[in-house]
Amino acid sequence: MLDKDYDGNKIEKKWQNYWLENEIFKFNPDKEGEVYVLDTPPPFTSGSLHMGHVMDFTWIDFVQRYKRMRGFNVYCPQGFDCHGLPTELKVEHEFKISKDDKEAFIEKCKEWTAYCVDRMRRQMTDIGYFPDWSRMYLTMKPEYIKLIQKTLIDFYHKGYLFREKHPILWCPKCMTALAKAEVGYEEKDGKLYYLKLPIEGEKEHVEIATTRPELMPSCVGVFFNQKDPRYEKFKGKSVVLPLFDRKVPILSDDEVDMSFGTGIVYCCTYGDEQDILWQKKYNLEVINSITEDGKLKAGKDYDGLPVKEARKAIVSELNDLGLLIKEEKIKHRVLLHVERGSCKSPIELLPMEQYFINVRDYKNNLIENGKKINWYPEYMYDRFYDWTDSMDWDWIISRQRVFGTPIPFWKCKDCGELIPAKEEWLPVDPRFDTPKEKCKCGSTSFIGESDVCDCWVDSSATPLAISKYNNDEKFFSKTYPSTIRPQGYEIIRTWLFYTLFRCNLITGKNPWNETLIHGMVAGPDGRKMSKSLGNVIEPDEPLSKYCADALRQWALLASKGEDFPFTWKEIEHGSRFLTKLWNVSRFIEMNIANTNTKDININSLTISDKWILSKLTNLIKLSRKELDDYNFALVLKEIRTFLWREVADNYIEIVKYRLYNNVKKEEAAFTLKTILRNVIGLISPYIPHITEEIYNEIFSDEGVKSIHLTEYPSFEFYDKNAFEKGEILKDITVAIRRYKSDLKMPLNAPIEGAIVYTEKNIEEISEDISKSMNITNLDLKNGKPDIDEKILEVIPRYDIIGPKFGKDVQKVKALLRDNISKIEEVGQINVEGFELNREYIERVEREFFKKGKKVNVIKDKNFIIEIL
RNA sequence: GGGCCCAUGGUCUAGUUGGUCAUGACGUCGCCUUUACACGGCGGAGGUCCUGAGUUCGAAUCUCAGUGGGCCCA
Repeated sequence: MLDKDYDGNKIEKKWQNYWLENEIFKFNPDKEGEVYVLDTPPPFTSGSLHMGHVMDFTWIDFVQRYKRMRGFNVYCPQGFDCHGLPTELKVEHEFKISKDDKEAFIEKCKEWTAYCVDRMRRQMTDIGYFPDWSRMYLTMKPEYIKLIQKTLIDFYHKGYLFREKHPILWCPKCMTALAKAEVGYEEKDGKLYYLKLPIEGEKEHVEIATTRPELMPSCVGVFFNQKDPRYEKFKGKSVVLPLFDRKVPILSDDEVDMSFGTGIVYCCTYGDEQDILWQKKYNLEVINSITEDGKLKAGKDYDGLPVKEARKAIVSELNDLGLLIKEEKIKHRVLLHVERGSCKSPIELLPMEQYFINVRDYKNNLIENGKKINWYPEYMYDRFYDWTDSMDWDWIISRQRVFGTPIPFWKCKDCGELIPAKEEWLPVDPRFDTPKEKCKCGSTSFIGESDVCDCWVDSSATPLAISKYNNDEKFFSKTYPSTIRPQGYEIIRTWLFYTLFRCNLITGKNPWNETLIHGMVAGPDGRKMSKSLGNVIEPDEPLSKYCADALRQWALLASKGEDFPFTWKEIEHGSRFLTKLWNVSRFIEMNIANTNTKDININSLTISDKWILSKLTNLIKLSRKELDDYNFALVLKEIRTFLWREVADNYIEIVKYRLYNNVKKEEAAFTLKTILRNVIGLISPYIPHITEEIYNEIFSDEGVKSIHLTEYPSFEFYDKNAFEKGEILKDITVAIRRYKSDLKMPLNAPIEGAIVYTEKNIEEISEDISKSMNITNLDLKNGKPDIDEKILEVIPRYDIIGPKFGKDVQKVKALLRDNISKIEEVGQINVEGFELNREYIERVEREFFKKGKKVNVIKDKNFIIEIL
C-alpha cells in the first residue's frame, strides 16, 4: 500500500538510485527502433546549476523519456564545456597558481573542473535529468581535443582556416582576442571633444569632434562628407597633428554623418569599425598606439599611461595650446566585453596576428541550410537569419589563454612557415610538443603556438563528438545527424550558429533535423534573473522545500521560445497536484484490492464508466498529438485538469456508492485502474519519480522494470452515447451541488424529492444521480414541468446561422426568440421566408413561475430540475 | 536606427483556422470536517481582452497606425 502521506524527497532519491543502478537510460546502438539523438548543451563547468539549466535539462529529460516511450531508440549523451575564463581566474587567484607555470596551471584547472563536473552531475540527477552518463564527454579530454584539432587542421588544408594580421576585438583587461558574439554595446555617459587641427602651411584650422582624443597618435586621416558644402575648401589639403607633429590627409566620404559634432571626424587605428573600412578603402597607414594591456604607446610622455589617463593628459595639453574648443556631455554606445557576465571592460580594436575561420563566404549557404531545419517555434529561424545575414567578420578562434584546446600549429623559427600538426600526432600541445618532422626548409627549430581555441570551437562540434566522427564509422552513420538540438534562444548566435556552420563544412550535412528553443528564466518579479537585481533563486531551494517533480512541472509550463518567470505559486500548485495524484492512487489502490478487474467485458460498463474512459481516450489522443510538437505546457494542464476535475471531483464521487455497496463494483474498479494506469503513463515524462513509485506499487505485475520503459499510453475506447449522457450526468450533479450551495446546505444533505424533466433518455444515469446526490425520491419525466415560464433570451448558434444568413443574422435571432415555443415543438418552421431550425439554438434563457412566484427550479439546456 | 517577441480581472496566464455569458492558477469572500485528500471540496465577487481606425453579419483573434514593455543587433 502507498504511504498515507506523500514525501517527494524520500521517493525521488530512491528511484534516482534505481535508474542509475539498473542503467535504465543507457543507449544500446544495436537495439530495435529508430534512433533518436539529442544534441544537448554542454554547460560550462561553473560548479553549479542555475534555473536556466533547470529549464534546459528538464525539457531535454522530457523529450528523452517521451520519445523512448514512443518506441524510439533514444541516445541522450551529456557533456561539459570545460574551458573557460572563470576557471583560469579561480586557479590563478584562489589557488594562487601562476600562469607562467603552464603545466601546473593546466593540471589544477583540470582538477577543479573534474570537481565541478561531479557536483553538476549530482545536481542534474537531483532534478531527475537522466542522460546516458556512460557516454559523458568533456571538452578537456584528449579524445575531444583530438577531434577539435583534427577539424582545425582539415580546415587549414581546405583553406577555411588562416592566420593573418587583422584588426580584431581585444579585451585589454582579459588580454585576449574576442569574437563578435562576445562583445556588445552599452549606453554610457561620455564626452565629445571638439578639437582644432592646424592645416598644413596655413593659419586656418580644421575643427573635428571625437570621443577618443587619446587616439590622436594613431590618426591617419581626417574626413568630411563630400556633400557638405562647408568643408569643400579643405579638399586635397592636409592637417599637421598637434603634439605628434605628423602630416595627415584631409579626405571626404559619404559615410560621414554631417550632423554629428562638427561634421568632421578623424580616422585612427582603430576608433571603430568605420576606421577599419576607411583604412582599407583609402589605403591609409596603420599606426597602432594602444598596447595589449590597454596603455598608450605613442612616444612622448604618454607611454605607459592607461587609456583614460592618457585622454586626460592629451586633452589638457591641447587645451594649453588653445586647440580644445569645447567638451560636450553625450550618451554614446561603448563596445564592451559582455559575454557570459564577463569583465565589461571597453574593448579595443587592434591589428594583430590571429587565427581565423572564414565565415563570410559561407553565409548564404548557412542561411539556406538553416531553412532546412524544423524550428520550434518557427520564428526562431528569423533570429538565426538576422544574425547570419549581418555577419561581416570572420570568426576569430584564437584566444590568449592557457586552459583551452591548443591550436595545433607551429611556426618555423628559420623560414617562418606555418606548420600544422599531422593527424597521427593528435592530440598535440604545441606549447610542450614539437613537430615530429623537419620543416620544408630543413630547420628543426620551431615556435609552438601558445594560443588556445575559443570555447565555441570546442562546443560547436558536439554533434560530431557524440556520434564518434572520424572514430567509429558505423556508430557515426547511425547517430549523425542528431534528431534534435534543444537550447535557449540566447545562444542561437553562438552555439547554434557555429555548430551549423562547422558541421556543414565538415560533413556536408546539417547537424540536426530539428531545433527546440526555450526562453529565458525570469525572476518572480518578471525581470531577468540576475544577481544585481537580487531576484536569483537557486534550484536547491525549491528542491529542498518541495521536490524535483514539483520543480519540473514549473519548467514544463513554459511556452516554446517565451521567457518564463519563476514563481513559488507554480511550484506550490505542482506540489499540490502531486499530493492529489498520490491520494487518488491510494484511493484506487484500496478499492481495487481483492476485486477482479481482469475479466471485465467493456460492454458491461455503466454510462459513467464509458463516459470517463471516452474522455481518457480524447486526452491520450491530444497528448500524443501535441507532444509531438513539443507543446508541454498545454498537455500538462490538460492531464492535471482531467485527473483533478473530471476523475477526482466528478467520476470518483459518482462511483463511491458502487464501491462501498458493491454495485457493479468490478466495473468501477476496472475503470479506475484503467484510468490510473494511463494517466501515470501520460504524465510520467513530466513527473518521473512519483509515477515510477505508483507504477511499481500497483502495476508491478506488468513485469517491466520501469514505467519509463513502457509504451506511451494508446488506450482507445469511445462511446458517443455514453459521452453525451455522461456530460448530462455531470451537469445535473454540478447543478444540484450549486443549488445546495446557494441554500447553504451541506453537500451531503438529503433531498426529499426531485423531478428531472428532459427530452433525453437518462434512465441509465438515474441511480448515479440519486445515490451521489443523496436524493430520496428521484423522478424522471419527459417534457416540461407544469409551470409558467418567461423567455428572457434565445442565444443562437452563430457559427451556423452566421455563414448561412450573413447580414440577416440579427433578424433571424429575433425571429428565433419570437417563435421559440413553436420551434421547440415542431423542430423546424418557416417565417418571413427564413428557415428556423431547432439546431440553430445554442441555449434559451428562461425564468419560471408558479402561481406568480419563482420556484425551486434548476434549468439547463438539456434538463430542468424541480426540487420538491 | 533595424529585427523578433509581448500587452487579457489585484498578480501571473490559456486562447491553433474570426462564431458572441473569455481559460486556468494564485489571491480574495462565503459555505462544508461527506469513511483518498482541509496540501481537501462546493459556490461567489472581480475584466473598456493597451488605444484608435479598418475588414466582417460577427474581432481577444485578421489588417493598418499609434502607445508601452522585453530581448537581440547596429
